[in-house]
Amino acid sequence: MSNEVFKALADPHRRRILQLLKKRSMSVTDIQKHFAFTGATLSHHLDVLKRADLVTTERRGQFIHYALNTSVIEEVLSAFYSLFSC
Amino acid sequence: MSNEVFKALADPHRRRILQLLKKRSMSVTDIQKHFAFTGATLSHHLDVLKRADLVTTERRGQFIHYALNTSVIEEVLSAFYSLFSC
DNA sequence: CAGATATTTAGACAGATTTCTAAATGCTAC
DNA sequence: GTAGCATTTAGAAATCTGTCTAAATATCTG
Repeated sequence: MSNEVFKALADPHRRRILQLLKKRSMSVTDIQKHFAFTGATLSHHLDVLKRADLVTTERRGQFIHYALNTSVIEEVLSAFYSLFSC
Repeated sequence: MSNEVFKALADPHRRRILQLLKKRSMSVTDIQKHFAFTGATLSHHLDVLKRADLVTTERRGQFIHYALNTSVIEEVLSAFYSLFSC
């Protein structure tokens, strides 16, 4: 697992975004409703998550939907587990 | 689990330190042998891990031994797991 | 096409992080 | 107590990060 994943998880706003996406995939506008910062800032956080391969995107007309990249999550969990397990 | 834990894990050198401590507790001098940076820098990284409660310390004479805080590791793993599990 | 909404990009700034050197502190042993 | 090794603290420099405003790009609708 890349360093990008750990860096992406280091910010509480980004972890909150992941938790929101755990329930269902959401458009940027939907995600935005849960935060006080600007759209530009949200876009930056989403970019960090995307580069870490933690989320995927899909355009649906005007909207872009973000979703957890479930195929990577398994990998992330086992890497995290092996970091600690003795 | 606090934000401090995630921030502590965001640095590759600190993750490497944790992996070393997974095998056995070590003095600062022993840990130092695995890294190119200065003792002051190592001391800083150890401080971050300590504040995140990921490691414990014990003085043995001249040396200070660092060890994984195993009681916290369980907590960290389950928090991490719940961040992703659907 | 023109206007409205959705999202990203560019550029700037403040604060945090990593690293260093130099100095301080703590312990051991002569 | 002085010398030496182990570790931390202080302070500074360089880089990185989170945030903003303003502008650009993309899509939809009339």
